[in-house]
Amino acid sequence: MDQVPTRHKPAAEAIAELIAVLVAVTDGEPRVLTIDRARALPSGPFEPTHRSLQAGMRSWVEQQTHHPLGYVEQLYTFADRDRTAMGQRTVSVSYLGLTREVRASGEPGVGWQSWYRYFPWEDRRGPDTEGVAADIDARLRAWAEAGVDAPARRERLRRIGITFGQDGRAWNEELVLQRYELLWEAGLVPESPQAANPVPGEPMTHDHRRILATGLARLRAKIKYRPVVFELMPPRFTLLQLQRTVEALAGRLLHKQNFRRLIEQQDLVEETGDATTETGGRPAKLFRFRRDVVAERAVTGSKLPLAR
Amino acid sequence: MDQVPTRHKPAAEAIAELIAVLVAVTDGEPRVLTIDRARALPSGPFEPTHRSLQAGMRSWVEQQTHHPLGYVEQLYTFADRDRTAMGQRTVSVSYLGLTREVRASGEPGVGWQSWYRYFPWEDRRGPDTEGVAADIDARLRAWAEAGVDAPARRERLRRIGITFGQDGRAWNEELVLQRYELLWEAGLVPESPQAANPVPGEPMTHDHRRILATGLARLRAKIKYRPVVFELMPPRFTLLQLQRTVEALAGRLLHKQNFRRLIEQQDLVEETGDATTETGGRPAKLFRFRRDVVAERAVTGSKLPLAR
DNA sequence: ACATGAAATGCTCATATAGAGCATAACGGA
DNA sequence: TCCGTTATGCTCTATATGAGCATTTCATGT
Repeated sequence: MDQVPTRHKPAAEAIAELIAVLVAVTDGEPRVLTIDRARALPSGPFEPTHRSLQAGMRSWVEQQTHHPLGYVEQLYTFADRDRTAMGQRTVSVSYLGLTREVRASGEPGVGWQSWYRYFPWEDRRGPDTEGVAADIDARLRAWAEAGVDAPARRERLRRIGITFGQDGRAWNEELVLQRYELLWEAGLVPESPQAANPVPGEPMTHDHRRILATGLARLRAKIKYRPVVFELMPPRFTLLQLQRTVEALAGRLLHKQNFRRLIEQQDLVEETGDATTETGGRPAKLFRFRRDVVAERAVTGSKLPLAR
Repeated sequence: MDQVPTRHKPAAEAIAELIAVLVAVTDGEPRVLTIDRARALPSGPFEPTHRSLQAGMRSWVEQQTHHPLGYVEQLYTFADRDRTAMGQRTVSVSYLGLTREVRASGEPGVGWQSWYRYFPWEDRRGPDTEGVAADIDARLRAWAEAGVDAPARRERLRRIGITFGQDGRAWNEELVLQRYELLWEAGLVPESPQAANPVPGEPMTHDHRRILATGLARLRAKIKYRPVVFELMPPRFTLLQLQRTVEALAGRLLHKQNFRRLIEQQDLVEETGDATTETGGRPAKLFRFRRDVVAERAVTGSKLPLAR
């Protein structure tokens, strides 16, 4: 009767790998922790001694970089088709972690890199940054022109328009992965099969740049509805420092007064009572994050027109 | 120099398992597709023949339930500590899928179950449903009283208050997983180690009920910012039918007029021109989902005070 | 033909939120 | 003391959200 089993075949074996996207923001630059001289993300196999996937990931980061890590969440899991050892598949489980940068790891090949080193087109702060986009856009259009038929060409142009915010559409900073994938398909990144004359931006080992893109996308989306930025801040900070951090992550400039209003009305911070003159100009009040408030209300915007 | 390797130990082996949470809404009831006579979710090992994790999952669902599945997204990956064959770990990758229920699978043990069968306390539609909550609440409080010391007891009460919306706090339908975990810790579900006199709600094999809870939580959160409900709707539907579907998922009643306004202002639907009298009362216009619109704007609420 | 019950729709009002700027305050340094 | 710079306060407008009241339009029973 209930003989539909959960498994009926001899279980195939696989290798589970753990990969970490560790993020920090220092001097207004978003950074990612890398090994192998900026070519790879910390990673290693999931082993029987690991108590959990996350514990295993923490262990590898610790071992490879000696860097402490705080807030961590799971990112995505995928089976890399390119890495198929005979009969065995590699299943990669990636994690996103947020910390504050600690200098002096001393490990060879380990370091913090600006993530815009890998995705220059994702930095839209400053007015001149549109130049990068214009160049990429031109080359993407050339790729679109090369589509097999008219509908295919139209579809390509539509995707370019949406992901890169052309044709009157607004730039959406969350579409990091979609943009990377579009460039990959267009053969404009070195790791693409039909790569030729790639756009600026360094590649990474295996699919690590893709995983990094996934991490950025997740983080850019998350800062909008969860107070995770504070994981990247020192204990005390000014509102402008907080703003600069968000801007670094989002890759966009924010309206100062409205940003303050947003932060203050949410009651996420409280004044320490001190101020700092280190920022130049009028001294800025120092704030601290109110963890207690976050624990209280499980912040989730309703968005549904509830009855009663 | 760059000898920090991605892997330096002989890779440990693991078994990768795929699990599917398949959801449909029929007759105003949210349902989940089960095998093993409502005790388990469709699942099976990831095999070398599978082209990708998702493809493998689709293959298992097809094989075990013969049910077609449409929209699919990855849910979560975890290593079940309880299922450790010697030296081997099981890594489970779960997926959430949305479809419309198709009758007559004919497979023994396979069927659609209301998900409130497993989580009765999650259904807050209708005024009398508070009774279930009151009972659970009383027993949770008893558990809180049994805390080792005063701070522990206070902390337990605080968690109960937040997750179950007590003490003046609002009920947050997204906290499905937190509520389940709280009940688990309190020993109020059969699968808990120190289970005794569990609350209503059927358990499932292994950690499948936990995975189901993860799926519900994700779906309840997602319907608020992505138009995924339409994956559950027939090609043509009335606004009330749409509302009932959302209510089924959210487990809460919505304000009718405001719901319409919300849907209509978002331009996600268009009139078919027809109407139906089958609903009783004044005939309702029939609508269809505008997939084209969704493709156009990669809907993501801004929430950041952008400059310019 | 007419009264009723059940929905479907239309609209209004008060209260938040979000987008853009103008104006003022408070320091360090020229 | 004047200036450049950054911090803060406030205002105004446009939109979105929460709650209801009022009409319309069918099917049915009398």
